[in-house]
Amino acid sequence: MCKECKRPYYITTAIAYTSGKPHIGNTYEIVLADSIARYKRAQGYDVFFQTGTDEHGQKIELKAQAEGVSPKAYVDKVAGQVKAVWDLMNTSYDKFIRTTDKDHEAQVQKIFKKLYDQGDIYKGYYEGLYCTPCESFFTESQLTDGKCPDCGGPVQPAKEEAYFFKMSKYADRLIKHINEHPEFIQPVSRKNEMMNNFLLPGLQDLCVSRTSFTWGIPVDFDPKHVTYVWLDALTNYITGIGYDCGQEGTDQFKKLWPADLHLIGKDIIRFHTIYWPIFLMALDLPLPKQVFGHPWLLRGEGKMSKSKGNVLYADTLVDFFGVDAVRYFVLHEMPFDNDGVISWELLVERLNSDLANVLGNLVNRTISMSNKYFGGVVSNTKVAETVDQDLKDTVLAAVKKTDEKMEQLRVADAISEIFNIFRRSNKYIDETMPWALAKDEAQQGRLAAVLYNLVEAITIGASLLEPFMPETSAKILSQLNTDRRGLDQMDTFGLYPDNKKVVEKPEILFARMDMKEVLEKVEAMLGAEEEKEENASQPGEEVIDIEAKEEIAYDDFARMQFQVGEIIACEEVKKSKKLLCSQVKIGSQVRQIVSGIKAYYKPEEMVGKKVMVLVNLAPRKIAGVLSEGMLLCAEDAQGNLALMTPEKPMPSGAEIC
RNA sequence: CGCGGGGUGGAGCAGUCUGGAAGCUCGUCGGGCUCAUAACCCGAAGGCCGCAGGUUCAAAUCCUGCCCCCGCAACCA
Repeated sequence: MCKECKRPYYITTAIAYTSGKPHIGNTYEIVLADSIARYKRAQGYDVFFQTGTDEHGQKIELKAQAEGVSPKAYVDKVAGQVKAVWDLMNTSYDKFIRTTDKDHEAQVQKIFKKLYDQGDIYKGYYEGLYCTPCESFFTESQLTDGKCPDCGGPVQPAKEEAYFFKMSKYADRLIKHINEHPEFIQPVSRKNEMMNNFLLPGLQDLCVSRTSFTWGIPVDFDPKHVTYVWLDALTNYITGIGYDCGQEGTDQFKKLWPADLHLIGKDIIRFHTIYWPIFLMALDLPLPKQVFGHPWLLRGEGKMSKSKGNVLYADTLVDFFGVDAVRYFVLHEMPFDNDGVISWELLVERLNSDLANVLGNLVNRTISMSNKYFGGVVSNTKVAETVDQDLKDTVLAAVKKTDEKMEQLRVADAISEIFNIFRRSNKYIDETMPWALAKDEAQQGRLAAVLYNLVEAITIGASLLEPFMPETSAKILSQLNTDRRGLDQMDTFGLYPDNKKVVEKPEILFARMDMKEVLEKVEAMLGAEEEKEENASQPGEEVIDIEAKEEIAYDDFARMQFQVGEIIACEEVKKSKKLLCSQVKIGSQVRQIVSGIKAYYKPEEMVGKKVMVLVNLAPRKIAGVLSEGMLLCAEDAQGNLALMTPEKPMPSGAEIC
């Protein structure tokens, strides 16, 4: 094991986008990274663990605007929230980088300049055929019959100034690298996806600047452009450890780069296994050794709240279950390459069965017996019986298997291996029946040995558990009055010191929870939140202010033709979540109109309604269905819609003016 | 035909790459034990491994077609 001692190990998470408070899914990633970092430290690596926040972009500019604060003030707030959650989860990161850090910004500008100077970035035009209604650019090849592939309408050539990175230049080198390093992309199934979908068909040049917003790192030699997200965000992995573009960089950088592991969500694998390596090649830096795209933690079928989206936040869960239980849950429930499920029910189940029953109760009964039979003194009398061997074998095998699983980054499986120690120990108690031994004077030596074996097994198990549940590990070890066992001493069973005294009164590690009570509390909590939101948004008579549009002339208004229409038939648009397709009688003609109101009106209740229709709007295909007009609705702050109908009965076709 | 993921006993999952007696945790039922947090241990019931074809001596696993669920995107004129 010590061949690799003191070797550096640099691990990163993706930096969290500061558009809002991170939910439990985002939190999973940092906990996963933390468990790996802690395990590597236990193995003797000199670990550097970096995380942080990605703080630029149009979305943030808009969010800040909506809250009436500056982008900087906005990201300061959210970055604080992110950090607070990471700290709450007891994660042992060494560096928290923010893309608004001055030195990061300076480096990004230098990198941009260097790549530009050496010809990898060039100024061009985002050129293409522009479809005005769809607000999108298309290339020749994307068009269908020379028309917009989305709406089938005409497109015009248009251009917008932008900087591009020449991806294709490095593609062959990257393909070679990926083929020669099968461990580079994890899980392997992702490798083929990247190869077949992006690399082999040929890479498009990547647009790396924007002029449409300003909240970003300016391109210093052309300040109306800001650096677009990926060149800004991905480079955090090197700027955070002291990269200095054009220079040697700090000692820390020289020591840590290339990174050993980038831990990211499976949604951004493409950026980390294609664009990022190519940027690095362009900067003449070695590539990271491994990129692991972990799966997602999804909410189970949402039975807990009918009405609204039930996003779970780490701090809410911690309030209910405690930090280590939440860590245990997300780590355990997340398989290697499939998405995991999270729900209150599953959380309670895991807490009760694994943490309270198997682990907590084991520690509790072992310490109780030690006190009851020997005043807490644990002595190694070495009175062995054949049953002991299986316990020892299981424990030592678990140590090895845990190591193997961690080597493959199969954290959930590693935890299961550790829990096998605790399960086996419970069984051992039943096999040896200490309470029976206690009744026989002649068996005192044997009884002591049984308890010693238990304490030793728990010591190893608890030590092994530290990377995953640090607090619990420490609590158990302190109750056993011993230090954490080093990984390098786990090939031997029986190192717990002779005649040590365990704590007198065992502390309950995890209290069992009643499923019904928890669910009731959750209901109450959700109910309270909803009420709060309703109160906040509806103080008595609600009013809404919307952004003012520019003043128009009467002529502009007069160009629009509104009429009363009667809905004579209505059906859902297949393959669409939001659309209803109505046949609307306007005067003597019937028009087909598609509207995004499925969530608010059922097709059958639409029929017969007299509604306000904008009739001279150009027809357009929506979701493949032709729409010849627009039904007008009022919209409240929550996006609820209400159709406009005449206040007194009016005939179909009546003009609205 | 937008992209992606999935359908394995009541629940959550492994197994699928590299075919070879269907496994884990929880729940249920029965039994045991009493040191312990009504915990622990043993045993049992319960599955045409989404459907239909095909390849094979042999298919949850490979091939073809289909159905259903979920996430993202799109669409809310």
